[in-house]
Amino acid sequence: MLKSHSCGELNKEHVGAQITLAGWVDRRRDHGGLIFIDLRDREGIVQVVFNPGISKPCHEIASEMRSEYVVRISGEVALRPPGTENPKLATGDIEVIAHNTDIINPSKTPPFYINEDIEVDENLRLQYRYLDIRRARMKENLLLRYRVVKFIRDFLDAKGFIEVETPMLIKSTPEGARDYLVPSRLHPGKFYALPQSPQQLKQLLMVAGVEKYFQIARCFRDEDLRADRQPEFTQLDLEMSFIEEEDILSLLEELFTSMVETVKPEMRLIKPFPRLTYTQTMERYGTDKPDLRFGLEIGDLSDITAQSDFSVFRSAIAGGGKVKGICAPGCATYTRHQLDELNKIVKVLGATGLTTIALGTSVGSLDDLTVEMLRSVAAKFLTLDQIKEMAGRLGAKMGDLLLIMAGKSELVDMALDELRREIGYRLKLADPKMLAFAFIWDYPLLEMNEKTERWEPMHHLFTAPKDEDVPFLDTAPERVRGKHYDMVCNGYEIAGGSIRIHTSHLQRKIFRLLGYTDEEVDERFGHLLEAFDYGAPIHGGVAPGIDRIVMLLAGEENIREVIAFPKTQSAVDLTFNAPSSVTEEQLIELHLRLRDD
RNA sequence: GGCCCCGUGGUGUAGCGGUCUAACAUGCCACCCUGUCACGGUGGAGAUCAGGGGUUCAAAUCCCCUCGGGGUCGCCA
Repeated sequence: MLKSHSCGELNKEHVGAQITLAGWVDRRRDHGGLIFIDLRDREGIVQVVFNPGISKPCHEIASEMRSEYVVRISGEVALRPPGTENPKLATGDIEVIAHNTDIINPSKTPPFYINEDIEVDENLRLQYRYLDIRRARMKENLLLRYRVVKFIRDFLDAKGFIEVETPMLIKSTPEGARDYLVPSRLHPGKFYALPQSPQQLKQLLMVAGVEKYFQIARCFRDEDLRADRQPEFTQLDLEMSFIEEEDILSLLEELFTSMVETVKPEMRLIKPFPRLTYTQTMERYGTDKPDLRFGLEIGDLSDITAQSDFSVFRSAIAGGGKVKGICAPGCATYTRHQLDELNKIVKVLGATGLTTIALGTSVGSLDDLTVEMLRSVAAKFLTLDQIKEMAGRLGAKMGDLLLIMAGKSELVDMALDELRREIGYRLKLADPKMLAFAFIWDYPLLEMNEKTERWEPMHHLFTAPKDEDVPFLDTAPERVRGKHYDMVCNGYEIAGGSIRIHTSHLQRKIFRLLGYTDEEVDERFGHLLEAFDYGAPIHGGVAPGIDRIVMLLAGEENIREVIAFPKTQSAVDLTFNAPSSVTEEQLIELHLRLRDD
């Protein structure tokens, strides 16, 4: 090693030691006589003193040093002179007196600050990601990510799981997300696909008798990007044999509880994790990934408003829709401008508008509410009793603001979910130190695709139906619930899993229900179905998204901040400028010709 | 594919029809400085205001298009 210690580890115990350090110049303070260098490596920062009275050559070299120069320094660890200690620095009691030094490599002036935590244009950060990762924020995020993955490996190892790698070059399956394709050189006109997840592979490992499998698995989906979605992302892929839903849920709860308590002890959890059925969460929050850090639950007002004189409400219900609302506590004083902002939020989602009812501006009992205290365009169409009943159902008090949506059920739910999160954010109800994990289960197995008028799996093709619902597969498929569960946290879907189908006849039955021909099934899933005929155990699993978990633990709002080399929203890697053109020779080898369009 | 937001010295921001020959902070360069730690002091260099077109007597500022970035709907079994 070219260094004997790391900068950050030095303390009073090292006083008197002769050491060698190597790292980057974080800052230089040149006093003409004395020069101070803050030397940085991965572990931290230490002050080095260049005193011409101790070494003239060292002092001359130090005067050439600039930010981000890579330097090596040999010298002695010394206590700082009394009064010059720096309590802001972990190594602030000591300093290194340089006896020998050399510049290993100079550096151009960096395009942005390495030593300051200020916002920098993300394009620049990504283009110079290797400099960005030198900065504290990315360094800490990557360290946290490593600790999370390390914790997972240790935890599952102790539980008897083994990690098995599965191929990255597999077979394209048109269902689900769009595949990333890899052309085959040896097989003209044929393609591999990168895995969307190792789903079928891990099921085959269960048939193979592995019993407890996991993998920190890279997954690829060629879909549009979001703050929480990258084209390649990392899942903890996990599968177990001879289990039921409860086994996975309790394993997840123990894993994530102990993980947070180990890697982020300052964050708070709700224990045990709440469990909501799909129906419950949709009714109460309008989404299957609710932020449970705060209440503001949705109330269904359809029965109250069905007979009202307000045509917006009446016609929505007559058209098969719903009238639902939430209460924004203390927001009765919202200005026209603030109400417009809320209106805009729902309009962007495609809703025609939002009905607001401000319940007075003073504190007091709802019983004292009078028509004069109301502020709402809908007030003249509604009776005072109707408004009181609505307010009561939404848990409103005087001084609150009712936000009411009318229309198609899905749109109403989506808009109220959005409004709920907006109000939660504005009123600072979402504690940033809280991780509100929860399980959502009892999902419908299937949903009807309105366009194609075909049943589609809500989760995926291999989810087992609840035993008691199996008879409905033939008579009322919409009533069949799947053995599927999601884990959510703070409004994000963190994991999805299920107990799988483990017999070929039930799996074939599902395929038929989804409209596949026998030929299609054999071509695409023959390998899996045949495997089921060789003694497949009851099995199931789950796949938590590592990027999202680390994002939440790090307090970040997008997963690019916890990925070393992420892609932009247009799926471009700015560090390498990928994707890029390839040579004609490469195309010829792959039997490809580019289309003009 | 739709909608919304952003683009000003290296970096971060201000300026939002004329006083902009573009301001401030920091960084950079030079000189001074032996106890600083976001060192300090003096001086200096550094910007086709993303690109193109238009409106106007006059555009960083208003309008249109393009490019790039971000957020989101659709999409993501």
